[in-house]
Amino acid sequence: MLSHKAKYALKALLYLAEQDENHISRTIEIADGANIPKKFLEQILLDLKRGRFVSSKQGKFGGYYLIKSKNDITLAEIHRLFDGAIALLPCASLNFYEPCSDCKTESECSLRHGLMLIRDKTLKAMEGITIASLVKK
Amino acid sequence: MLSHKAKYALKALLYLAEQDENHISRTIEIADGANIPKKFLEQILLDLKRGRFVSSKQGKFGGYYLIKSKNDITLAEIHRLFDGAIALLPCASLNFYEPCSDCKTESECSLRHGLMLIRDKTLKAMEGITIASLVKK
DNA sequence: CTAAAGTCTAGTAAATCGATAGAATTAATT
DNA sequence: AATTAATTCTATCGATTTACTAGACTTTAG
Repeated sequence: MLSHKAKYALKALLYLAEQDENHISRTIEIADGANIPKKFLEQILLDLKRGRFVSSKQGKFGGYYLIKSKNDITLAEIHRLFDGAIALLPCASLNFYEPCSDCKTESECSLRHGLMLIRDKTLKAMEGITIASLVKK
Repeated sequence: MLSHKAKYALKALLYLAEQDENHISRTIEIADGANIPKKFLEQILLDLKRGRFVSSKQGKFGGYYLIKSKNDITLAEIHRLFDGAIALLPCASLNFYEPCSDCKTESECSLRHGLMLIRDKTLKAMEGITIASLVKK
């Protein structure tokens, strides 16, 4: 399941993607538009900024705007940024790999192979969902 | 990601599936064999019993055994029993459906459709992973 | 200078997770 | 009937995570 953070991030990106080119959106505007608690959204937007999905303009008349094409922002990326690994166990993860602590035969747990199959299919599916694909419903 | 409970459940089922027909396994035997904390495993085995995957014999010389074919126990079922919904949001879930609280247009959030596509693919993949498929590595 | 915006650092209440403890129950053997 | 060895049930616990909230600070336009 997605965390609220990841869900809100997707909704915020969706909101930004729906705005006119060159429009700058204030946090409160996004919060109201996408029904997200404002102070919580502030943190999320900062995370999205650190992840290079959006950028911001400070000071009066400042706000946020997309810096990555809505066609290039995938569900997989947002999941990884906010909720971490896509695989079901760390030992089956590409980006968050860690060996199992409870597997006797080191580096080869009984579940790993099967879970890597799942990861591949889920990842492929999640890379197919972009902000653009969500906008045009 | 899978919880430890779900991971341990899979390992315990795997252990049971590898035993001879009619063999009854004590908790401590499974715990040692699959490297699972014994008291924690007790709870997990009770959950698996309530889920009709295993049954037990009480008293001396008691223990646990599979009552469902290892070909019919899927990763999807175990995920649902221990970790709940497979979908990324409740509004996209088949078995754990709940409407979004933060979506203005009731029953139709912007993410739902895309997340249902993911759910379908992930579910299909997870239904393809059985205990039997994990045993023969 | 001031208003209005983003930025940063804490804190917090509630829930969840990963166990552990111990008493109760059941069943086979002596 | 007593003993032993197993499951079953209920409760608790510490640590972590989650979903926020608060407030001070910084930046910028006018």
